[in-house]
Amino acid sequence: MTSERASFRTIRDELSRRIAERVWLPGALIPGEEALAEEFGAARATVNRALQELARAGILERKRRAGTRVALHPVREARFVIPRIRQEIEARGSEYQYRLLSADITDAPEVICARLSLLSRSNMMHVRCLHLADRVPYQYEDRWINLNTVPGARDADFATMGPNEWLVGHAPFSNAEFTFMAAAASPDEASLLQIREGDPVFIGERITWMAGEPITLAHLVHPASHRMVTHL
Amino acid sequence: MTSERASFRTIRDELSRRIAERVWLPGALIPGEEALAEEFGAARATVNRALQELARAGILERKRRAGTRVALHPVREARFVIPRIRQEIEARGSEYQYRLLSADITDAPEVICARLSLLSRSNMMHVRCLHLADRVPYQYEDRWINLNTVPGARDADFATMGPNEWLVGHAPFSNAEFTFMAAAASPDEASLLQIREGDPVFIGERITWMAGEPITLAHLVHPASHRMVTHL
DNA sequence: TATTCTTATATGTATAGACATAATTAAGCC
DNA sequence: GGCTTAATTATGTCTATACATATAAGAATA
Repeated sequence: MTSERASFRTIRDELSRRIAERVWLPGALIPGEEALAEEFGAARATVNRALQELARAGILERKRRAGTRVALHPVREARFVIPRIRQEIEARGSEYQYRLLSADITDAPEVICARLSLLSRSNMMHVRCLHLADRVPYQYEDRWINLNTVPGARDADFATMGPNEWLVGHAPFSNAEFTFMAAAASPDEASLLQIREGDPVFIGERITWMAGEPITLAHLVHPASHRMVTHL
Repeated sequence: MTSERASFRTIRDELSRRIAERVWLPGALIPGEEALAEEFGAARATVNRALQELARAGILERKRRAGTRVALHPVREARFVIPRIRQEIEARGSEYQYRLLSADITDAPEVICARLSLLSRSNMMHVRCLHLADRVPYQYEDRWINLNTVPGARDADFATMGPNEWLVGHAPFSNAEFTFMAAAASPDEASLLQIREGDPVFIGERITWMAGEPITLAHLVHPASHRMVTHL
């Protein structure tokens, strides 16, 4: 049929085409690996790789013994890169600037502990800072760092380096939760971002863990002009 | 060393651990597949699979002949599921309701054509509708559908089914671009979402293409209470 | 009928061996 | 030196084979 030489890419794309063009309808059972291998003149392992990729992409659903079927509710996923603010700004050709507002070791308030699922009021590093692009406020960062899991943060110098940049080099994470939302700027946020109180802001919140232990909570506030773009 | 039986999972996790625990530092060259295969008592193909997964996750960077090294700037990516609004609302145990506001066939304004990279003012279907959760406005949708690429939309009945639901079943897409931002509610948006004009809203914009041809532009407006959450 | 056990089967994974491909390094040449 | 070309090498992919594992479906049982 397909006169191309067998390759998992060729096979993957051809199967993908059949699904997109509705040759195989959602929910339908598609031929088994053995049959496809014969059709494409390839080894079963090659077909398997193609099928696994499509399954990972959410286009197919596979179950042992039951076979492979076209996903009924194709849960399409998109990826977005976790921004590293300096690179993000410099990649646009803008000048990056960083300004530390405060850095204190203190007991975290209830709200913060609750967000991090911490029972006791742990000792934490609280950092507030501002990131600017071409001398214009780009992001206000309000961050809590768990000193129990990242004791090194106690002696870190956040005057020259943002907490994110420091953490990337000193505290890897295994899990993260991202929340995005819109809100009205508080008086503090407004004055820092040079906007008016009540103006809309784009907020990203990020919590990271290492092996179940919370590392940090970052509350990142952007002016409404901010765009978060991603492709599929 | 690791007394476990070889498996690409075991190997992947062990390598991942070495990177997380900084046994191998960012930028460092790690042993070749052959060497790792010997260390783990596995075949090279098995090690290859483990390494490829880590490379796909952005933890490793691989180059032919040059070898594999720990990513210097681990471009961590997070995935988010492209929400299907009915399922999203019903999954929370809320009642989903849909209300069509308007559906017209018209020439798209310049702004819309520009967003879709269309030169001429194409004939388009313009649909405006509202999605409610437990009788409270959840999302206002303002959508343009390219009738040149999806002629079937001309006869679709958007009174009972939202355009997204219809498109999922009738127009697959190969590419998509997502933009998220915060903005102030326009008078129209405010009255539809039952909020005040100027209140912050969370906006998602989605453009989809099939084989290079633009299919649709969706402008989705949520009240500020909306949260977009994703995990890594 | 309902429950448990058995079996058949499609996918999941591992392996050794082979060849393909990209990219670095070294050799040859002007 | 600076250029082109060839050799080297680590990763990329394919194959044939084998065995593992989940599970649907049928058989046996209560």
